[in-house]
Amino acid sequence: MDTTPPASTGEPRPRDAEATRRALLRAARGRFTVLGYDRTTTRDVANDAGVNLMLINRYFGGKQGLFQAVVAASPDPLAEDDSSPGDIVDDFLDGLRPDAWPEFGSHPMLLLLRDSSVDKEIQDLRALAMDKAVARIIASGRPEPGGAASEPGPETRLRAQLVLALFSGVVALRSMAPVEPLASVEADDLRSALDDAIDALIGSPLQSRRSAAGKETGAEHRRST
Amino acid sequence: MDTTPPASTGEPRPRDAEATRRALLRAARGRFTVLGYDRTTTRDVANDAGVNLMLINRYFGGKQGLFQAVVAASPDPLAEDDSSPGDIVDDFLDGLRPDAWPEFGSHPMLLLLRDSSVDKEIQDLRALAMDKAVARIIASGRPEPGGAASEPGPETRLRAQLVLALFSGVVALRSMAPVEPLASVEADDLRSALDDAIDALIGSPLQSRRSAAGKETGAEHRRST
Amino acid sequence: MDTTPPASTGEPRPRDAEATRRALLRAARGRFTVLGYDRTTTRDVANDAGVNLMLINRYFGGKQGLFQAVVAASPDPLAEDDSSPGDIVDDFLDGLRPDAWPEFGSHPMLLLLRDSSVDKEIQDLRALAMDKAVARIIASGRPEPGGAASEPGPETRLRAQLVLALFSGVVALRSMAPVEPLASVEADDLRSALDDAIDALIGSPLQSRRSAAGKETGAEHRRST
Amino acid sequence: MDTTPPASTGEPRPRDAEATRRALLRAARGRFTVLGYDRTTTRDVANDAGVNLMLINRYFGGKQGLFQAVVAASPDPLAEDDSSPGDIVDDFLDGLRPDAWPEFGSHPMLLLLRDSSVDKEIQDLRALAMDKAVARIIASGRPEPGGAASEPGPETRLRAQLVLALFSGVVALRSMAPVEPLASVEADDLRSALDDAIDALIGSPLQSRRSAAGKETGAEHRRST
DNA sequence: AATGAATGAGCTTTCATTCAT
DNA sequence: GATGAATGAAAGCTCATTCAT
Repeated sequence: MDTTPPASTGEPRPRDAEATRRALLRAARGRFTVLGYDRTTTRDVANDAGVNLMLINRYFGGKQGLFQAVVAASPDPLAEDDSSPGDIVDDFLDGLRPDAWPEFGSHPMLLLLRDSSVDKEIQDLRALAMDKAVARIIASGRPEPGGAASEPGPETRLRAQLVLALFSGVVALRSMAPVEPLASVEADDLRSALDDAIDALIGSPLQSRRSAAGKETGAEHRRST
Repeated sequence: MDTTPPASTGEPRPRDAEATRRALLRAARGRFTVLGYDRTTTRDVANDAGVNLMLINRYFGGKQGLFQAVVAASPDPLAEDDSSPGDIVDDFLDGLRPDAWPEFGSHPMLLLLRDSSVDKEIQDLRALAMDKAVARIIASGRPEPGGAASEPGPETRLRAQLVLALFSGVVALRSMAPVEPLASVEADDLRSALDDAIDALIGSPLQSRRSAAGKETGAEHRRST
Repeated sequence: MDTTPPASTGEPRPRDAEATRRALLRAARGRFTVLGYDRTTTRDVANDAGVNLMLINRYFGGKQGLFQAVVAASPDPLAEDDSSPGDIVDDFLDGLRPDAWPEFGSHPMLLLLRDSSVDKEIQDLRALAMDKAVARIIASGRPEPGGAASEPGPETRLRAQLVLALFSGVVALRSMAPVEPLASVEADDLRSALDDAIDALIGSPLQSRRSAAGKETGAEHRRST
Repeated sequence: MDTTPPASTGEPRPRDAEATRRALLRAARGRFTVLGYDRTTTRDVANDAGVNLMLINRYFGGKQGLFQAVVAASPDPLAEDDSSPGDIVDDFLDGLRPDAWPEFGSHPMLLLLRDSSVDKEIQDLRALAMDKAVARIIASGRPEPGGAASEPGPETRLRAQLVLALFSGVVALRSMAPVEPLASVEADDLRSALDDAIDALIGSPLQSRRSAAGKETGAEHRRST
């Protein structure tokens, strides 16, 4: 299920099976993320990709295999951005921008939320991706009060999962079940509120987060301390 | 396309049409919330309800009508509990307990999150229910700094929707795409963290919320300011 | 899988599901016996029967179920004719005539020979029918030398199965893989030779068989006695 | 539509085309005889042979051509054994042994019985092979009463075909539609009964056959004359 | 009013085959 | 000559729905 192309060698590949594979994956991503598994038909995917229907079977073994490949190839929903290392909210907001996920077309979290029951292997992939995101959240948060960053306690883990829940909900309420104005506002407009919430849930590395720009706008909403 | 039943008029119903309707709705709720729209077959619903398949068409005009009726009949996901009026977290947690929604079988938010694109009318119903939940959240929060509770500002509305996003995410990550341990913990174990987050997002009515029991356990996680 | 109609009541049956069932079975028999399982398409069967394709699924659960039903409804290939009780050759030859199996359309042995590997249940049905035919052959033969007709010895059983093999071969070489002139001769023209062979294999009840008409024509072919 | 290979000409074959051809034929034989024409897929044959799928088209013009080649290359089902010349039962029984047809893998009669309707050319090939077998049977039998061995009379031909029918039936009931114990007994255990039947059908060359070993065991089953 | 027979559309998958490299 | 990509046709099956009784 490796979807990495063999690097763009200058040769014009035999009849470009790899390009076909990519086209299918790309088309499938769009359909699966927007319509979900059931409403996505292999015919439509093949049409979108401009290739023959049969090649889905040839390359992915069928609809399920195609879905698995899409899930497996989905990027980390909380991909760390090099420009703002460490800040989880920044990275999440980056993923919310219209030009995010240029290769993927749609927020990868949608794939993880929807159609989780298609397949056992899909469930495992989803669980893996979720755990990875949770780990990322924990790593970005304030270190445990005790100090040692070794193993996060259960409460920390739970709170990190609540952060993931919040992020998931935002994605869901912006894409799957749009709620206005949440669905239409700029990503940056969510920063202060999200910062408040995440701070409240898992705290923040005292310097790195607070030093980021423009987070005080929502301060007056926070409870008086 | 009007699928509204004759309602409980005083007329002497033919056989027990209302009971049949209810049985169908009940069966459909279970299937729709757990399996989603597409994986739910009318035959299974009819079988579960123990009635003839045709009655779905008769009473609801078809599968879509049945789904609409289920959505329309779904209770408010943030139904206000009389015992703890005003506290939104309490009400949300109540809805998370296994014995909640005895008449509905599953958390009504699932219906709103899933299959939102089935139908235009469904989208409207969903938007309505969502707005209602948001209003409930706003009402439960701290009054606007300015004072007058009249119309909430856009920022307030957005923050309330983030609270809804958090709630939605929790429901999703507990049911649709289970993430452990979040999916399995008792509802009460989420209280302190949720309290922190909601406080951070929309503040809290200073008295009513803080006076509720057992919210200090997670305090050490909050950022020391 | 009971295929017996509820007797031809005078009522014009609701929309005649039974007639549809029969039409499907009839059409399927023809296709299955002539073309075999694989070359028979459900579409063709439905067309032949003049009914909708779906009803195959409705009534028989699918192609395999239809095939099973056909096999289950196939008459005994060595059905005992009342007019000539006891004589196995007569009954076999009767089954070879063009007007035989009016309800079935084709020799039922074809169904047992072909496509025996479709299904475990099919195999069982075939084995059952075969055993029945063998028992019929044994019963028609000369009693065991020892006298008691109780249980046939293994050698007797084997020889009876060779008789069945001969019959099967005749049917096969007349229908499945026609060999001329065997495929085209009248059934009666096979009598003397078959009589000789069956006599040689399992003997004959001395009176009943020899007293049948016209069996001496082939005598000069038999080994000098 | 000529599928005949370049045959073993003295030319220096390109790679080892002939070996590839043989490998394909070998693989196809196994599949066709066991599974029949329809259940045999070209892909499986190519895989079994370890060659590229396209070569089936190249060398045989397609699936049908491959099947034709297999039928054309199938050995005589009643191949004469040098050690026991003349005795047809011996030769038939030899063909029933597990180690028979080492090059072919399965009894060639199966190919002639099954899938007879695939193709007109197949039918011709089959008819040819059948006629050859019948001629072999006639030749092995007792000479015509009249004396001159020139042309067999129609009755003789018919009886020889019944012998072929018996043989075919035995093969069928041992392989295609197994009937126990016939399917499992040793070939030699069928000798006496088959001898009796063949004798009764076409007589026996008075010396050659009766002098063969162990044929009296089943004599008591024959009718006392 | 209610039952069940009948229907058409659509989906996934399989297969043999042809087309380029 | 040989490889693998690509293709079109067709099959079985499921589903929601409509039609009669």
